[in-house]
Amino acid sequence: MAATMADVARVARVSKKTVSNYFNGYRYMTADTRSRIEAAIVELNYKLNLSARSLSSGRTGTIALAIPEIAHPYFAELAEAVVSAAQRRGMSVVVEVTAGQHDQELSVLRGTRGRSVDGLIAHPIALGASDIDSATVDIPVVLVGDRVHSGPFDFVTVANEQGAYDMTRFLFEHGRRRIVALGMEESPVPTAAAQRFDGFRRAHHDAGVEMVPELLVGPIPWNRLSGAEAIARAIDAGLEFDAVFGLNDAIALGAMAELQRQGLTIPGDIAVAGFDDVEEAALAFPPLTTVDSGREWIAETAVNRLVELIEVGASEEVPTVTVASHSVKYRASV
Amino acid sequence: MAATMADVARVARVSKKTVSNYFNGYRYMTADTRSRIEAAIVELNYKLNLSARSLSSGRTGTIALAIPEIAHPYFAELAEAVVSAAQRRGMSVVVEVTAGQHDQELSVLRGTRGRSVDGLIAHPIALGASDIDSATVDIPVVLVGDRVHSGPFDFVTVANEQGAYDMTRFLFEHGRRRIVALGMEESPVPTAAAQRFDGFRRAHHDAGVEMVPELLVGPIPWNRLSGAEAIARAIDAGLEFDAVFGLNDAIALGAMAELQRQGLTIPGDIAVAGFDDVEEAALAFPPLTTVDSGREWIAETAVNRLVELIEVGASEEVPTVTVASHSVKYRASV
DNA sequence: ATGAAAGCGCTAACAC
DNA sequence: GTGTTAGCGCTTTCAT
Repeated sequence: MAATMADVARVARVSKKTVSNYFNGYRYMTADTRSRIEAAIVELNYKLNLSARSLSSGRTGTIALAIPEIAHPYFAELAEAVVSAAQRRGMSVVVEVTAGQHDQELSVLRGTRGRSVDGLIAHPIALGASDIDSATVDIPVVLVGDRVHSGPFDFVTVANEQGAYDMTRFLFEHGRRRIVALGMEESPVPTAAAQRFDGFRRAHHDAGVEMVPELLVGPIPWNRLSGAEAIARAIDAGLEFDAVFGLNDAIALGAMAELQRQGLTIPGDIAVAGFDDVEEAALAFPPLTTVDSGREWIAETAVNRLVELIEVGASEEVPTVTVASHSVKYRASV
Repeated sequence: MAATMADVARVARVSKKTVSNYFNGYRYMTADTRSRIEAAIVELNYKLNLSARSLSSGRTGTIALAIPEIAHPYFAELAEAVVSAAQRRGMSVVVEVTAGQHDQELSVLRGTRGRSVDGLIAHPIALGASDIDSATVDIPVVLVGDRVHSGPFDFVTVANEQGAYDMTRFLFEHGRRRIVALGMEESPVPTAAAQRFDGFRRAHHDAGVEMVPELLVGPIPWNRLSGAEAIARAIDAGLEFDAVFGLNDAIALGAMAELQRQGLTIPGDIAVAGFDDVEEAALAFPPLTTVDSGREWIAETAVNRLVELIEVGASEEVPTVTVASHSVKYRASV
């Protein structure tokens, strides 16, 4: 039978309350009391029963992270950052995989799934603004990701438009003028692809550079293979270009590999740039110039904000929308 | 104030016990009772309090997964598989990141960290057999990974030696004789690198093919960049070879990219093979021949075994050691 | 600075 | 099939 707090109290010759104080960081306690408690804990190999604590306190010390998948560099790195940030605040993270399914994302937001947790960080990709408006959940929620929703939740998002703008200008500054945009999408819905493409377009406009329609490639899946295939098609079609901007790193990496396969040098013949700064970008050859979209910062901000909401209780304030700071990571591919 | 089970019982005009039965899938219940309960649940927007259930039942419905990192293709895919398998069994997963640190891996095994969970799946990489022997934990544990330990825990492991053996033979069958082994390590400790190299060596022996010492490269970090660098050095050194066996996919992928950069064709000039079958292997160009090390199967087996241990209670039986089935995924790189 | 007692909301015997 | 009762192990007033 596992020891209970009452056992510890008995062995330490104090009351249960004092032992509870010990575990909750109560400051005023004689050194003697403290050490008797510690001795008792060791002697009995006592472990706090967190279910009981949760029942009693109404807190679980756990938050949920709902993402479409784990085995995708961006989400894996995001998850890692969230887990670290949560760990620093003394919280555990249960990971829920939604597979990007509308119904699963919705049920997570509705709290139908998942264990009892104190709060939720979700990265929806299939939910429309109306779904989010309609979602009612009884715990604090912070949304993370690409789209800006108008819903009732706090939001921490990527500077898609500005990041793409900065990168495009950066390419201009390096003398590039005919840039292939790989993975673009024109859509009224502010998807990441649409927002990034908006930035690309605005940079052209501001710099007075014409966009070449043939060089605008998309929509295509945002993975390495389609990046490689798309750039191969561009070459086959005899298009002339001096740079490739992959709207995420996977596309850029795939394109870069294909360009090299075809005997082109980077950045000698063609400059290549990506977006996200996944870990592999820095390890590629040549290291990929990309936009650091602030994954770490997003994770940390989302966790901090969530903990704040949990601690003060969901306030009536208008939800905050935070845009992560971003930066161009200049590496040898440009 | 959130509704409790007593409220539901009152509204449905039944006892608490009956409502509890409803939530626990008790089969014998009149349709009328059932529907009254369901109506009450909806009316009150009632949610089961999992903390209370845990306290009362001694079960949390959650397992912990302790891995060195999430943002690594292999672990990300493993984590995803574990989460899916657990989901299928109605369990949630809290992910603990140990950073491959000895003390963190130990504290996870000792239950010092982490929330209260029903069981633990851990993939230690820094722990020796003695650490594992000494670890005592009060919940069921299933260990997963590369090394075979003698500890008191169940183990689900990768067929490192046999997988490497099969792949090496496969390369022989395709006429390759001078195979670069990238990432090998000779070590008394049965690390993945050592085990895979053992298989490589045994295949040579069985086939009566001499191993060429210059072609045995390692230890090197198991990532893409070091794969690329290592094969570049081999070429610079003027070594002759007709195949490259990267002891994991990252190395193989890096090497493959570098070979192509240098103008070699794959598999025309050089065959390339990897190990692990991470998702990207199939998406590479050309698609990478690799050993499917059974990640999905490992995850599923570990979860099933853990749930079994949780349900029957840690039995006194000798811990089982299970080796995942593996297979050579034949793709265009050979 | 420490103690006593009353729940938190559920499950599990056992009765009916 | 359904109801009664007694905890599970903690936190939290309220005393002292």
